[in-house]
Amino acid sequence: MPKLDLFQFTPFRINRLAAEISAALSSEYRDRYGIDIPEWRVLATLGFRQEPCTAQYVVDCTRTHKSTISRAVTNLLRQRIVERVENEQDRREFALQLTAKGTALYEEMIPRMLRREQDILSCLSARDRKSLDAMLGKLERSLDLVQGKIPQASRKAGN
Amino acid sequence: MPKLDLFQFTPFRINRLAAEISAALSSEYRDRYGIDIPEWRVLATLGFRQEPCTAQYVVDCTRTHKSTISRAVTNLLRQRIVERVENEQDRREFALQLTAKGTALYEEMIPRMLRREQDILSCLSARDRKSLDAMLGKLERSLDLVQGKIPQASRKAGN
DNA sequence: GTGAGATAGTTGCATTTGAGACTATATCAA
DNA sequence: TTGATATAGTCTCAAATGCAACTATCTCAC
Repeated sequence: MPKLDLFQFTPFRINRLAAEISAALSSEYRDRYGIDIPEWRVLATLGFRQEPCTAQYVVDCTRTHKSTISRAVTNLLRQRIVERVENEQDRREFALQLTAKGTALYEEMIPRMLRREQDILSCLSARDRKSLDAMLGKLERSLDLVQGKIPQASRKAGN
Repeated sequence: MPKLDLFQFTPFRINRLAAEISAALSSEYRDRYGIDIPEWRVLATLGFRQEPCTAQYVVDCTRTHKSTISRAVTNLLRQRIVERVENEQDRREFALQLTAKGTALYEEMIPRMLRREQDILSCLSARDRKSLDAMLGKLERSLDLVQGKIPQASRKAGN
């Protein structure tokens, strides 16, 4: 009889690990800043990419459902963390960018988030990290999760 | 100004990867067998561990919330995939095990699931897989996700 | 024994989420 | 132009989920 040990089943292990890491990280932005996961993803996308970009671009980058991103953007607008301007060339879309408040929040959060990442990875040697990075890269490419697939939203949204 | 590239941020990468793998796998059991993720976890736990065990044991193994497991068990009972008997020694708990139907389902599903896993890992060499396995193991131990923490439910539930 | 605290499992409630319909706009071909 | 199709973003609805309260039972100290 064929058997499957969940503890050795890679999909399960990765899922469980992801959930645990998520929980460890989200306490940082949820408790301290009142930001939830979708909001954090929007913030991180806009903050990294200094140019304005569309909600659709965030959807493509983060692989998060568009209704989820839409709601996150609404919340961030209400909190004045993000602002948006209609694109004159294409009036279906809006160019999103961080406000001064949003930028300040981003700059305050990032070092904390990076520190948390380091805490989580602290059980791995430099060589291990390289190796993990390589494995993730291969899996991402194989599953079509690569950056190359992401449209250059800036060209449209930016000007 | 400190920046953080989501695409290089390990927690995000692992999360996105997990979501993608989950989606790829769940189509197998959801579309074909009408089983959802929590139900699959119960099924996999009971099928692997041939002895009866408690819902709490499944909770510990899978790190899934007990209300989620409770509902999954209810569904599996209704579908006659799982059966349970009250433990005479401790009448708070029930010993869960697969029915004949459940065992047949398990045996049909497992090879498919293993094949899916192999498909996903097919982008990795044997050496890569060992390496990935080692990385996951280190992270799991570091985050206290290790099997060692799982109680031997069989002693109580089994007899 | 008795009472305090722990544990297994269920359930109600509020939140989150994804699917998909919907509006408005853009593109492109005839 | 016009009509067909595609896309950005919002909204409604239903399903999934976690939390916390609850019941029933067990354990253990006194």
